[in-house]
Amino acid sequence: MPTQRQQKYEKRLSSILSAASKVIARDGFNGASVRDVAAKGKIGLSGIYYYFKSKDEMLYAIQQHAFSTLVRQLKERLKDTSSPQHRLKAVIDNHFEFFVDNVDEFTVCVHEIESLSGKYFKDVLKTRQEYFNVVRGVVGELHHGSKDDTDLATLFLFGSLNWVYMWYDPEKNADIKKLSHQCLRVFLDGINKT
Amino acid sequence: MPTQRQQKYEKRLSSILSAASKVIARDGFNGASVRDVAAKGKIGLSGIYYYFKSKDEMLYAIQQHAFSTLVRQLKERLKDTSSPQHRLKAVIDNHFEFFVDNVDEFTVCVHEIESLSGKYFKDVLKTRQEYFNVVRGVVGELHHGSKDDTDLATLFLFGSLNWVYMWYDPEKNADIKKLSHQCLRVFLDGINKT
Amino acid sequence: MPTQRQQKYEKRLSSILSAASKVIARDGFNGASVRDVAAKGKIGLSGIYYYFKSKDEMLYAIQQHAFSTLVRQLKERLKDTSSPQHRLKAVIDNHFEFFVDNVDEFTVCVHEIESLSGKYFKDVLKTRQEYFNVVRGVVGELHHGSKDDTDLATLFLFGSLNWVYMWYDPEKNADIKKLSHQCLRVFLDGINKT
Amino acid sequence: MPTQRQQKYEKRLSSILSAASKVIARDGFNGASVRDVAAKGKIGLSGIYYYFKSKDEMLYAIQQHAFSTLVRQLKERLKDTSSPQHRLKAVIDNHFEFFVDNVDEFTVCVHEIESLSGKYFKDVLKTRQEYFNVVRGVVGELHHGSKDDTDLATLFLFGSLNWVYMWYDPEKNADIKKLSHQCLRVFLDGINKT
DNA sequence: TATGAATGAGACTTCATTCAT
DNA sequence: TATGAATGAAGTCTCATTCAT
Repeated sequence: MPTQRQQKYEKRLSSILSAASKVIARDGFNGASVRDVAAKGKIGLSGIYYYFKSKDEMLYAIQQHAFSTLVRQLKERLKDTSSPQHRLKAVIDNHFEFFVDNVDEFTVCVHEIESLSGKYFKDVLKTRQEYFNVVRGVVGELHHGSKDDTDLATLFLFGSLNWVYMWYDPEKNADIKKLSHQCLRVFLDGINKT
Repeated sequence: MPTQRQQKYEKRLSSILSAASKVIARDGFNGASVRDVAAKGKIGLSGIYYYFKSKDEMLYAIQQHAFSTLVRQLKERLKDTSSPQHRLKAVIDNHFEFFVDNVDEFTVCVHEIESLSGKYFKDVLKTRQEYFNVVRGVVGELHHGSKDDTDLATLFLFGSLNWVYMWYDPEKNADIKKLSHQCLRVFLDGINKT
Repeated sequence: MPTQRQQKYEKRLSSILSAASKVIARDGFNGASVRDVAAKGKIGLSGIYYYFKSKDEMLYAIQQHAFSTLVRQLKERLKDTSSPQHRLKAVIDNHFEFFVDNVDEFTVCVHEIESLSGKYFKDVLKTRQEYFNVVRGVVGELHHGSKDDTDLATLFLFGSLNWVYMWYDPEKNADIKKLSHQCLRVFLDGINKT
Repeated sequence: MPTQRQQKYEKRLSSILSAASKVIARDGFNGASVRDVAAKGKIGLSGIYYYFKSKDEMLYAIQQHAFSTLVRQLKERLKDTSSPQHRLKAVIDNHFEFFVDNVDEFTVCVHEIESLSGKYFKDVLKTRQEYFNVVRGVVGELHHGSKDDTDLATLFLFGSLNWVYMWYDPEKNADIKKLSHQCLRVFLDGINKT
């Protein structure tokens, strides 16, 4: 049972993380200043350092949280889905829905993967690899071909899924389901006319 | 006929651009310092400013040159290709081959699109849009569906093509033709069995 | 008769002072952070401020306590000693023994004299001067020469005595009595052969 | 033959070092800010970093230069002096004269020995040890006793010599020769009457 | 054509200290 | 008696850029 103090702490921390995601998504990790994050998070510059040891640790927290959520939710979805096609649909839906619900965190995850280093990088890498493996498993259920070819197919899928943050426009692409659906169509059947 | 002086100038300039691409690809635009570029390009720090008005202009030069080349070469390839399938193959081959031959420039183009602003950004944007339109045209020749759906299919294709810089490993993916071929397969026929 | 509460207070206070001495001796007064002291003293950062108004006051407490002890113990020793040579021996023994028993406090006293200012500095200065005067008196009993020369001799003696914290090695100089004895020899008879 | 540019560079550098010595002697290494040094040296804050990689390197430059000078000048003096007593006098004169001519550098050397670390510390240590060995040699010519006892006598001498920065008053101790002479008296013959 | 010297702005981070609890 | 949370000031250092040469 979390104390009131702990609850307040968690709230503040996640509000800072949210501010950080917004600023980093907009300016890039190197372009974002801790000052800006602090301002957006309504906390003093030095107050940030009560919650994080360093700017790097902040980025780490954002990425690790996002990727964990992504993989956890995907596993949940796959649990009750058996048809390979529906399983691929689950992968795509899950990815795009996470994106739409967490545009900033998603952007930070995709665009700032290499901004981490050392232990932070390795830690996140592990989670990312877990995510990759789950998705690759689903692709493998559908895809004929060598192990290498399936790997490639999975990477192409990830490209399509991740690149979304570069062009997505909430007004133009309001219907996220349509977006998911089209992606599924392309990867299931290709774009060749009949 | 370029004078000897002009030739020397061009050589130096492109050697600096090459150094800049390398450094920016590695450290990101914000993370790369003009000092590092100067060192890598074997020129004094202030020497850089004889060739470029600013760091931004340097990035602009890299991107504009790369995208122009990309689109020019694609048009060249498409000129003599009429089958829609072969035309899509030309798109994919062209993109991946440019990537392999210019890993650093490619990386800078894909990863630092938003690092430019103002006139520089708009200028590059125009070239990028030209490239997009050509590719979209090719996709449209193959793809059934609404205009919006074809746009989406094109964006998914670009995702797969651009994302390559994140995972490409010259040893593991030595055979670039295989890579192109697999991509074509996925986008033509999908990954669904049978 | 001190209450239990008072006793507990005193204990905690002196434990903090001991931690502070250790940290300040190691890192210097400016280099030592209150945070480090708190950690070493097993108390929360803000807990420190229940016992001290400021970091300066902490340093003051260490120095004042050390110098008072030094002078008090010296006076005690001199009370029953009348031969000038034995009195000088008492001075040297007292100084070195205090050092060995309180390496950190001693180091802080010698190295951070100038880190205090204002009232704190003046207060400690008074005690230091008292100590100096007592020692100068003993030197004067032995030393021929003008008042100025005796002052100088005393300062040279203090140099030898204080400098010990820079080179003392508990393993190499285990026999503190030998150390005292040699110092006495040098200052009584010099190092000239015959 | 140094170019004009080199000469100007050297001049500026040594003017900065002089400013740094002054500020560090006054405030301690940790207490001195690079800003203060820059102001005193009439250069912009960031200009300092054209001459030094770091604050540490600045301290290193001061210490290494001072100790090298000290040992070089001592060797020079000893070259033409053969009587052990005169050689000790040379040691003391040399040390005190260097002090009077370079109060700030001397203070920084004595008080901030431990402020260096790593390679910088080791480098200076080597020079300090060379100095110690030369002095120890001179003491050994005069002193009866075991190797350890001679070491101790040398350390006591260094204490007296180094401590001078704590009490020296240019007005009160105007006659530096007298100061040297008294020190020699004490260490040659001791302070015992008769 | 290129460099050495310098700068002002701003980066991340740590500090001593406070205050409500 | 002690702590968790926060702050403003200040610290060291790096940056893109300039200008005389």
